[in-house]
This record gives sequence, C-alpha cells and structure tokens, in this order.
Amino acid sequence: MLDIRRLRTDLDAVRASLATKNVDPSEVDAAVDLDERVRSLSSQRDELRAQIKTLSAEVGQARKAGDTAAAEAAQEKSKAIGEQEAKLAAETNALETELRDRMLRIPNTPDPAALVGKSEHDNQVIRSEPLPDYAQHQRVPHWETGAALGILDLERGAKVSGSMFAVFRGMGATLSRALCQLAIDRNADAYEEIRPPTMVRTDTLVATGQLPKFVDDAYHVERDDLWPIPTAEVPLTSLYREEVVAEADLPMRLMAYSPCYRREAGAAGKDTRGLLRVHEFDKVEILALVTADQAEKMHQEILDRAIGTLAALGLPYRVLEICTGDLGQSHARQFDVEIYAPGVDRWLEASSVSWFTDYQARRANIRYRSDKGPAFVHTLNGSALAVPRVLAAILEQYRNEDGSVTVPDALRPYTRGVELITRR
RNA sequence: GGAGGGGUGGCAGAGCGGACGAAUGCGACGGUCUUGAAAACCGUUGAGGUGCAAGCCUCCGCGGGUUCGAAUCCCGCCCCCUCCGCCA
Repeated sequence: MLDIRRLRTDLDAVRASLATKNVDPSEVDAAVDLDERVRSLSSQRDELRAQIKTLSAEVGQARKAGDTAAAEAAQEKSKAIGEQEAKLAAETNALETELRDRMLRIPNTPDPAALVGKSEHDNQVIRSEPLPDYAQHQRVPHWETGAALGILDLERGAKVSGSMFAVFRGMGATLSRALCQLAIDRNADAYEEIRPPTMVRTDTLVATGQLPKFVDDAYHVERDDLWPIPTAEVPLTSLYREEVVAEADLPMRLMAYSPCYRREAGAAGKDTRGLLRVHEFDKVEILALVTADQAEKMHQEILDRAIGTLAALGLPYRVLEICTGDLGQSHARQFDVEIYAPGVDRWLEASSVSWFTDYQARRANIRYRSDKGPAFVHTLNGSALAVPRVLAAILEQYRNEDGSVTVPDALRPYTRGVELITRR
C-alpha cells in the first residue's frame, strides 16, 4: 500500500511514476477524491463525538450532585446528537472501506533508479556470459530425456492431478530434493531456516499483495477459507505482521523451503510442455526485513546469492533488470536471473529478486522501533532456487551422448554417491 | 469435535458501567550520585488519524448491539491455554 499522504502532497509525481508502470491515473484520482470525502466526514463525526462525550460527563456530574433534571436534559441532548453521529459514522465507514480497497489495488511506485520501459520487451540484460558451444546431444528437451531415463513422469502427473503437474521418480525425485538441500545449505550461513505453513489466511495473502487484485492466480480451499501459498514469501513476510521489531534485529534474514502452488490462470497454452510451467513446485526462498537505508545493499546481496547457487551448478545465467512496465504490483525494483536451457534453446526465469520498499510492510503493518518512533520496514526477497526450471536446465545441459545425465558436482553430496543418471 | 478458562501498552499484569488511554512491576530513555560502571533515587516513556497549532477523535483480539456514557454488560466470530475425544 502506498502512503496516502504521498497522494495528498505529491500527487503529480505519484501519477507520473505509476504511469511508467502503465497504471491508469484515474485509479489514483479516485483514491484522492475518496480520501478527501473521508476526511471531511470523519472530522464532522468526531466533532459530534466530542459533544457526546462532554454531555455524558455532565450526566455523571449531575447525577452525583443529585440534579436529576439537569442529568435528564443532558441525556436527551446527547441522544439526539447520537442519532446524527450514527448516520455520519455509517457513511464514513462505507467510504473508508472503499478507500482501503482502492489503495490495496494501487501498485507500488517504481524506485527512481528502476529501468523505465513499457513491457517485458524493454527489460535489459545487465550481466551475461558468452554461451558455450553446445553439442547436438545437449539439444534435447528435458521432457524427452526425463521420460527416457524414467525420472520424470508427466503422463502420470496428469492422471493423478491434471496437466501441468509433474511426478519425479527415482533419481528425478532425489535430484529435486538435492537442489533444495543445496540451496538451503548455501544460505544457512546468514539466513534462518523456517518451515512455514503452506496454507494461509486471506489476510496473509493481502499483506504481500496477491490479494485482492490477483485472486484468479491463487488456489483457494473454500471450506476452510485457506489459500495454498504461491511462494514462501507469503508466510515469511507475514511472520512479523502487526509487529514492531527492534532496530537491532535488522536486517533480518529468513529463508524457507516450501512447495508453491500457482493456478497459472491466463497462462493457458503458454510453456505448457515439460517443467517450464507447473501448478506445483518446490522452491527455496530467501527474504529480508531491513531499514530503508539497508535496502539497496540487501537487494544486491540477495541477487548475488541467487546467482551464486546457479553458478555453483554450472548453469549459464544472465541477469535482467525488469523495466517499470513489467514490474509486479508490489515491486519497486526487480532483477530476474535467467538460466540457459540448450534443449529448448531458451532462457528460463530461475529467480526473481525483488525490492518492495515499504509497500508490503504497510499492508502487513510491520514496523521497527527507530530513533524517530516506529517506521515501516522494507521487504526484499528472491528465489534461492526454484526446482523445475533448474532441473530442466540440468537435464539438458548435463545430457551425455548416450542419453545419460551427469550429476553436477555441487549436488553429489546429496545423491548418495550417484554421479551419473542412466536408464534403470 | 465437546467442556471449561482466557485474549489489556515493548513484556508481565490490575481494572469488570461515569474524568480509564488505562494502576503496578519489568524493560527502555534522560538525570542525580560516581574517576568510570553497577546499585540507589528522581523524571520521561503506547499506537494511529486529523489539524498551522491548541486541541479533537479512534484503538483494551475482531465485528455488531445495549446505554446519555462501554476495557467493563449482551450477541456472533477469530485466536490461545487446560481437560476429554480423534489422529500422523
């Protein structure tokens, strides 16, 4: 959520900033208009409340003094004002609810340093290495190799749960688990490992920005009104919801392995083959709560860590700065790390490293005690490792001429000595 | 799922219809004393909204109700604890 005061005092700047995110300025104007009406109404309401309080005190005094007539007179007067107050209060409440809903739907403003652009086509590669020469045997899509080796069973995944659900088996399952283990171990030096719940309340999903605007992207267990998480970012951020943390605890670094559930509504038909886009996948997420001053440095730190794990796996990567037009709702600045998958000849988004300024913290009401009183924290996060796409890239990059797949060195501590995956 | 108890400031905890935004303790901050520190003593110390300000308003889990007036009474919901049931 944006600070409404920015809309009051700096409206043009906010409109201009959001325009780079392709936000219709009328969304902002509607909020400003509502805000003005809310303030006008609530001050009238407060005026009446003050009168009621004064009169009520008089009733008490009069009663004590035994002046029944005066007490009753004050009561009558107060009652009459109370009726007006009730009307105004109801009106104010309705408008406040509407304003909050609007504010929850207005995206975060991009950081001034963010790359300006209209759409994903304007994203810029800010770091890359030359690709090696790939042999013909590496130009095989992972779903073919996975099926041939018996480690990826998409047909049975579809039978059990529908399309875009994968079954890993044998070394496929082992590899999937090994990747998570590697990502956790690489970050355990600084990040506290959390095993969060993977179904959350509505408020939790509102805090990070998935609701109310993106309901269609989330699964919902209606009977219990719980939502399977799309990323561990969701429960990790809400861990400190409605809390005031000590400044000394910042930066606070957290990480979690979790399954992630995404409906992928609107992505029908896109990247549906193999592991490129699935409804359920495993991911290790790293996240930080920081002060505004610490944010930029932390953004770099998380990016470095995301890159570090992919590099350790020997996967060619590049870093993209996401332009304003492609930035997510809660995002102020974002870098994506992509890995190259030779079999499908594509760059795959493997990690998204994001800075939300205080946008999520306002929604979640996460503050820290600073010298100048409580202040909102900044939140940042990034995928340390998301399994399916990394696994896909490995199955392609590490494929040998005979169709076997070599286990990357970094994973060998986790594969019980298996260095080569062959057909069973 | 059933029965009972409970949710109050950073924490602990009192208040159970009338000046309560809330006793007290701890913590934190400032001061006195001290070469310095500790102890002791004195003082300050919740958050949010609105307003140039004085001030005014809101918040005692959440929502509704009763009342001139609610932290206090009533109803619904959520959460926590204890016991029972069920269960990995």
